[in-house]
Amino acid sequence: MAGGVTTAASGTPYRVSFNGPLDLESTLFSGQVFRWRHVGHWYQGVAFDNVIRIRRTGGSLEVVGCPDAAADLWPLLADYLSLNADLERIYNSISADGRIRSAVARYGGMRVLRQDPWECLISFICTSASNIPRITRNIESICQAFGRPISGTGGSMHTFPTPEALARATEAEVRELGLGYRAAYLVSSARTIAEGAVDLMALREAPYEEALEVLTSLDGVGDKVANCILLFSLDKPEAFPVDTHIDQCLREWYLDGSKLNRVKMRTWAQEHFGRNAGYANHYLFHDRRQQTSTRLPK
DNA sequence: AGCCAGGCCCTCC
DNA sequence: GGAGGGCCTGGC
Repeated sequence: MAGGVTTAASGTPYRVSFNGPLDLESTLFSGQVFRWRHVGHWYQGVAFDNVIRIRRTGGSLEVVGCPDAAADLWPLLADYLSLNADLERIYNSISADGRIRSAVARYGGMRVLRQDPWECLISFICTSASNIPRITRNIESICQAFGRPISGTGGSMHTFPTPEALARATEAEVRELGLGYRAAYLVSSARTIAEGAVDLMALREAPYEEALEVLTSLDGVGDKVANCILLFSLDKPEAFPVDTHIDQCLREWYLDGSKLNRVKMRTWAQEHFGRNAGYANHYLFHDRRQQTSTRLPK
């Protein structure tokens, strides 16, 4: 379990000066990634085959890695966190919309991550008709079963599995982890990637429409999941995933209750919000979820 | 107890 | 071509 590891990532922190807008809490806990936890005063996650801890102190970020040196991990992490994205410019491009302006005011500094597309693909196949606690459990189970133990963690933490490792799994094995009907999709898509029939990294250079078409050819990947992968890992800021929350937002606030199907809602929103529609989407999504979870406490 | 959740896929209109 | 039901599982 994430919280029990005291030996991992506990060396001297690497400190780097950073004064830009960055809300780690919203960024790491807004449903775009599922492997980060609160551990003491740190955020701890698994990325780049390492356990990583990060926190903000004054005008700097502190990073600890395990097993690799934080100084070596830092460039990867800065890229992952999209620290070079110009948030002010992005906000300007979507803030003609009042709903977006108020969400940006609440969660300024929340960034859309630039994740590994393979991990993103598998993670979002898991999200279908599920919920965050279950998704988080499912992904940890997959890592434990098919990933590699990370040295220095006493075997408690595991890397995200490679495409080859997951391609070797059977549907039954994945089902036993509690993935339900998603198991077949996971194995099938892993095999497609492991065979090299689809090159996910290459989709970073491809136009949005083309990348969308390739992704939706994978088992278990429809328009919504594909748009998540495009937004969170493939450099497509115009991607706009329409899930039930966004569906409700749009109908309630923008479409006056009229019912379009989800793909039509997406294209409408991409037109409405423009080239950074994905950022608008993520702020709407996070705002909506925060509102409903605080209004209906468990 | 039954419905629905951060959907996808297939069938039938 | 589009709406509707089925699918694993868990939580309320």
